[in-house]
Amino acid sequence: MDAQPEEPVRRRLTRAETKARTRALLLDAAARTFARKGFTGASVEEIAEAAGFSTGALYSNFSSKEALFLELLSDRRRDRLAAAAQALDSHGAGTAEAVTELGRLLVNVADKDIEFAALQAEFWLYAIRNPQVMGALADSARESHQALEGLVAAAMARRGAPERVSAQAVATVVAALFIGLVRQRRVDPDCVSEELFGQALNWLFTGINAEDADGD
Amino acid sequence: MDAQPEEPVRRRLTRAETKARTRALLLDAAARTFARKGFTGASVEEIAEAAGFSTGALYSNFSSKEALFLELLSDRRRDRLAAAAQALDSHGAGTAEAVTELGRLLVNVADKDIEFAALQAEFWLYAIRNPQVMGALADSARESHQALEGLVAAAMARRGAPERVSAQAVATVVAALFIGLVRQRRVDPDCVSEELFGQALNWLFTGINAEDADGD
DNA sequence: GTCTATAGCAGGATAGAC
DNA sequence: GTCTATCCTGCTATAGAC
Repeated sequence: MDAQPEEPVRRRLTRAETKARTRALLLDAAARTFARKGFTGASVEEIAEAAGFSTGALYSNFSSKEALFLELLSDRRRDRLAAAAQALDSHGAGTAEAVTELGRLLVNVADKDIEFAALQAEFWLYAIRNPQVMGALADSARESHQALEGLVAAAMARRGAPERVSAQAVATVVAALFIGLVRQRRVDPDCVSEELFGQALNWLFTGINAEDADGD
Repeated sequence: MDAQPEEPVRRRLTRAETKARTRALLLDAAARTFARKGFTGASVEEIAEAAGFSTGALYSNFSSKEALFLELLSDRRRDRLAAAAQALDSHGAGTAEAVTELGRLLVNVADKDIEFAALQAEFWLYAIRNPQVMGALADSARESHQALEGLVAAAMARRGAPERVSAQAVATVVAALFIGLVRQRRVDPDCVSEELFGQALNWLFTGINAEDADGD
């Protein structure tokens, strides 16, 4: 017989799919927990419980707490900035006022994922303390950076920025602004209004355009 | 007799001074250790040993690990940025090319104190996870911010920036740039050249000056 | 005021049942 | 593949000697 009553053919989840789902749930819970308690402060039991499993199940899916953390770091789905940027990019970034749009996009990212900044800070601290994983962080950063660079290049083109100014350098500056303003906004929201980021971007891009006249 | 051989009057350190010195040594060791291992990852024994004392001595000077950490946060001597800014400020910031000077100053701070960024990140993470200490972090940030604002105002005046642009807002943007670039430089030094900070500041201040023509 | 010793507890990781 | 129970280590904080 082809069809066995004991094992229905239309079963939705294979064993592998169940395991994959467990892994995904554990990764989600880990992201939340690491963001809230930090790598050292978060316990594996806490993470497992947040996902609805036991520590045994966690260790059956990840070899150690560190392995779980590093998988999060390499997991590109975590990077909302890159995802949002790509979405906006393929959506036609140059149609609206590009710089304003870029500012809005990044503010949205900051507001939507309240744990994003904390988790990034954890990754950064972990990487500077464990040089062997710095490469992984650099790879992850490069992904976001390239997505951002696309947006920046579009904004520069629309504004008619001088060609010799590298979009790569400007993207780095924009990323720095983003990181720094998000961080300060958490400490003192009054100092960092919602519009400040867009305003800073406008100053920046205006200054870049004025490079034409400058010597070097 | 005035002078007692058993207890020389020209003794350098009183008991209070000895204790103050112990406290200072413990605070220094704590700053290094927290920067290298994080608040949760650093053990009090580790800190005490780094200072050349025992855990008992540490607890005789600070009521808990957290109290030690918070004292570091409030300790204004820790803030090299504010100190350097004040030094430069009273030294005459407006004499040289102000923006370039500002860029050099901040790069120096980043290079001189390699642990500065890590410790600041620890403070930030601790504050967002323990709202009751966010006020202390905000106070500390305000100190640096005001020192920076003085420098920024001087640079703006020298460049003839429009009066209606607030030095406070610009100082926030400059601080964000600083934080963000220092952070990225640790991950990928090739992306963040030494000159990039100065260049970004030049773009920024040039763009601000062009505000005159702008609508809003 | 500092040291040694230790109480008391929590967390990472594992073993074996199911 | 997941759960329960547990080992072992390492940590914070304290007590008492000097």
